[in-house]
Amino acid sequence: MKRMELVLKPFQPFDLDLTLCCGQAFRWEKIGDWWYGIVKGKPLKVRQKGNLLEFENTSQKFIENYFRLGDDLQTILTQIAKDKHMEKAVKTLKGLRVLRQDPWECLIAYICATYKNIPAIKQMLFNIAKNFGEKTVLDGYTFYTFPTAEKLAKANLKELAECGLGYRAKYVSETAKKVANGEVEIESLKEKSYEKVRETLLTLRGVGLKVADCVSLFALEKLEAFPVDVWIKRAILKHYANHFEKEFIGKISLKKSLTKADYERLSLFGRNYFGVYAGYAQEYLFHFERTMANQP
DNA sequence: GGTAGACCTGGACGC
DNA sequence: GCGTCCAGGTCTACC
Repeated sequence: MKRMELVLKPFQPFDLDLTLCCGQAFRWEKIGDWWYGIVKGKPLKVRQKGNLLEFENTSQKFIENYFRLGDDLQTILTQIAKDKHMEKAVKTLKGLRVLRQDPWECLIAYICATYKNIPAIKQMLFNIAKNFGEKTVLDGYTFYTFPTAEKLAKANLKELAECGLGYRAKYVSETAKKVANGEVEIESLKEKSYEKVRETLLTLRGVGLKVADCVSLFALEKLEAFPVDVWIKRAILKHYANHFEKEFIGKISLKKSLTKADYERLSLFGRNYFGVYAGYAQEYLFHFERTMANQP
């Protein structure tokens, strides 16, 4: 297997560990200093040494595309660092990039992610791949491809539930059927507007505003999407409460889940405040809140 | 249009 | 060992 390398330019900040650890993708695994992943049915590995990216079993084109190395991160970070808090997050997490994931796998991953923590999400996706995907081997390690929509559409609910999906099994099944029969053409959504993408994704069962925004951002090129989850809500309550009236802040801080109107209000704030790269701002806020918020 | 409550399941935590 | 709580929300019934 041929090892290839890519030298990152000085104006091309990238942090592989941060990018793969920040919770946007669930099927990467670090073994030694290599990250192993399986994307679009092909296993690959990648590692970073300073400004050098080494990779095997894939092409430079794939690496540049998947890790969005073409994004002008310097400019993006300058644009989203609108305040002291974001300046700190940007400085701490510089190099974190939004991935360009496979839309189908991303959609199912985020349907599964509802009301679950990250280790449980990883376990569910592993089970789905193991039970319905194809086995493949790289460096002696076994990996499983993510099953196609056609394959999952044929699975019965019991088989899906046995993957640990619980009530999500029916959502995955119905979504797989709609994608498999062409009712929803997930790949072609990349060409549509953010509003149209959202509207289409929301027709799928198990897809609410948050899941639609995650898929829009992580797989469908909508960098303006600003998903609001519990971590973003916490970050807003702590650092951006002054952008809302007290009654609204009091209301959402008391309640566990957001109403659609509450969600839209917070998400719209993110898009208006951070601009066209609100999705990047969301990732920096999210990861900073999860990992750094309680540190001095 | 808004709200409350249910929802699978597994891990963390306190006792 | 057992009970309780919580987790990257969404759906449904009801008002």
